[in-house]
Amino acid sequence: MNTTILVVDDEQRMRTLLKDFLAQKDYSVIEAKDGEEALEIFQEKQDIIKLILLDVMMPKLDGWSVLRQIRQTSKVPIIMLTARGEEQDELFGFELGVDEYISKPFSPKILVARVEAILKRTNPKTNKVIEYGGIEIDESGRTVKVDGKVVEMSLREYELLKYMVDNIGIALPRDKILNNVWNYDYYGDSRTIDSHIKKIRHKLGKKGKYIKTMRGIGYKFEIK
Amino acid sequence: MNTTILVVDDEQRMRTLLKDFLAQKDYSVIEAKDGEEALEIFQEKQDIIKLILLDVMMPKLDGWSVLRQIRQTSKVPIIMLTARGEEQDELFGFELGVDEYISKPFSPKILVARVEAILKRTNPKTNKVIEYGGIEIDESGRTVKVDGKVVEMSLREYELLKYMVDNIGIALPRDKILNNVWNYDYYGDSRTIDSHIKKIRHKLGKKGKYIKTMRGIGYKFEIK
DNA sequence: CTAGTTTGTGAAATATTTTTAAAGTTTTTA
DNA sequence: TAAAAACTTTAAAAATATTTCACAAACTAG
Repeated sequence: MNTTILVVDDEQRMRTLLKDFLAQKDYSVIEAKDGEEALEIFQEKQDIIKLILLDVMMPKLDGWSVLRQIRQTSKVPIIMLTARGEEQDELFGFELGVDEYISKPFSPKILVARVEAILKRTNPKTNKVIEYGGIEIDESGRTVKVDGKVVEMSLREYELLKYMVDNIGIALPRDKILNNVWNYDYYGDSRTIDSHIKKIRHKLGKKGKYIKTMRGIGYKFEIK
Repeated sequence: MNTTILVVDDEQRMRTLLKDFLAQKDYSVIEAKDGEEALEIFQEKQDIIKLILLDVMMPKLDGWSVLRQIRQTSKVPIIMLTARGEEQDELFGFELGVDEYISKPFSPKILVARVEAILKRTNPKTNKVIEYGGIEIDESGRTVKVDGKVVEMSLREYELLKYMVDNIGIALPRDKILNNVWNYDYYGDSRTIDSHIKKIRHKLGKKGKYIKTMRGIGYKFEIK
């Protein structure tokens, strides 16, 4: 299946232009003619939309509002289409998670180049899988496999394991783990980490030994 | 140590401007006034340069040539500084691995925002290793290697060794060691240090002799 | 050279930390 | 809303680390 891009712009001409150029590179394009429609469509097709081209100036709901709403639930890459000379807005946008700006008028070739660059860096391979020593973590599916066999993990177990694997080779103090895997304001017994570690080790079977106990500190994930 | 950025531009004014803004965010800046100088400096300081801001239009060797040469040996992130209206060049640059374009004149705030965004996504983490005479201390992993072989150290042993190595060549009195490695309010026998020294020496094997006894004072770590 | 002082060493005594299992809680799900 | 699943807490057991001690060895000053 092709990569799908949502194009949001109030001008019919602009939408068609973008669609044509993207189609040449084999992208599927969905169009929305204003912010409201964009949100509706995104709601419905969140799973297949891999990137959004979003005009800033639109009737009903402008680009910034759409951006803000989408960012509450999704990290889909977004390229903003701006008129020249809107720099102060750019800064504002970066904080909200804009990936790129392209100012109108633009050359369609550049647009396509940037789209490809962004897709490349955000979707290195359709679904990212981390793998160390026979332990696979599929981020998009939130699943863990040990030697190819799926192992069920609860939320905390998954997040704790992933946090350790993301920081492979690094000794993680208990308080750091609490801050990163639990809410920063979690106020409870740090022994609770140990309980989860025990369960994860058990589920990993033999490979549970990759979780090293750092006595007096916390834990560390390490293949060896 | 701070993150170091190489700024390449032929205009003195521009270099100073960039330097000032980056310095505010605690980056160290190295300047180069043309492409040739840039390559020389990069050659020499490849290890510490974490990002390059590269002007396109320069005498002697322009930005594109510098980019191409650097890309043969390094993936360091590069931001190109272009004059407006050089769109066709942009396309060309993406293929060569340009990470970002910023067109002059730009708001310094945006520049800093982009620099931070790029560094964040390309340098997720770094781990520091101290090494003297075949003794390696990996701080992030809290591990010690002797001649490449991991040696298990307990908390106190690790911290005591690290304290001495951090103060290589300095004679450390017992009371200073207690204050720095033990809790400041430790109330116990200072002979405890001796016990740990003994164990560390033993674990370091032949290299245990790098821990010198300073009679009547304390201990000292020294390669010799 | 020798008495006095300081450091090295091994083992015992303490202390601390982690593991484990099981019992409460809370949250989610059907 | 009852049952199931997930999460947290607890407490005893196990593992490991730290401290102390007693004596031997090494060093230093006189």
